[in-house]
Amino acid sequence: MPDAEGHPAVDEIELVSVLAALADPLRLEVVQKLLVEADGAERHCTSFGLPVSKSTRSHHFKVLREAGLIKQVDRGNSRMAQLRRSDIDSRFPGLLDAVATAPA
Amino acid sequence: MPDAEGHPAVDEIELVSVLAALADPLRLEVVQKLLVEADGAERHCTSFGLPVSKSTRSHHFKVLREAGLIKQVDRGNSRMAQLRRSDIDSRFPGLLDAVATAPA
DNA sequence: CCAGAGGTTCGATACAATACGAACCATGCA
DNA sequence: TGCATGGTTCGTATTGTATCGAACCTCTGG
Repeated sequence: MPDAEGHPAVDEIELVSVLAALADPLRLEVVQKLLVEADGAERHCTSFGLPVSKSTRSHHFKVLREAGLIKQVDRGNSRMAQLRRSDIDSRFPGLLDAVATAPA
Repeated sequence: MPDAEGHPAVDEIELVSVLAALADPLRLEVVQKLLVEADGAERHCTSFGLPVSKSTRSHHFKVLREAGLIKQVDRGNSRMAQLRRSDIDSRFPGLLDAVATAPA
């Protein structure tokens, strides 16, 4: 059962949902940018420079969150995105590595 | 440039297209079934038991083919599906392994 | 206290994806 | 030659997704 903010538990993360979340160019870009950061790094949702309105951006982060790819943490005014690296690694070993090393 | 049957060359295979092709439950099922076969194994398109009409089945195999995941070979009357294991492996190392070992 | 910044939600719209049946094109076999 | 089998293509209905703007909430900083 997902928590109050919509984050699924590790054993609830579905492969199809993860793949569907990654199957959008903007969301893939976000995940790939998070992959080159240090493990556990946080980034502002606005810092990715997505060329969409803020409601659309909110939608994409919701998809990533509900798929289990990212964790969103409230930091007072703003909200930080953090890749759930170890969670995905433990459930789908090698998947994020493959996404990280994929040709641009 | 894809060949006459719509198969992209190895360096034309796009990560987003592969992920989008895998993001459908039926297509993921097909790929996972091919992954447990011996490398280079062929299977009838009808042998997967997909619960859809033949026109829909044809559509899904077209998506897999155009994404570069499978190769379709004419065998006289019927058509065989073959996973492009080494092609995907060389372009996105570890991706198919992750899909193969993912929990059901 | 109030204005602005960051996010979410809602409703609407436009587009893409899935699905089907019917028509059609091959191949293989009687 | 005729016909069944396996696939593709086409048109279409249905559903889902991406997108936006407007309204609203919450926190921060004057």
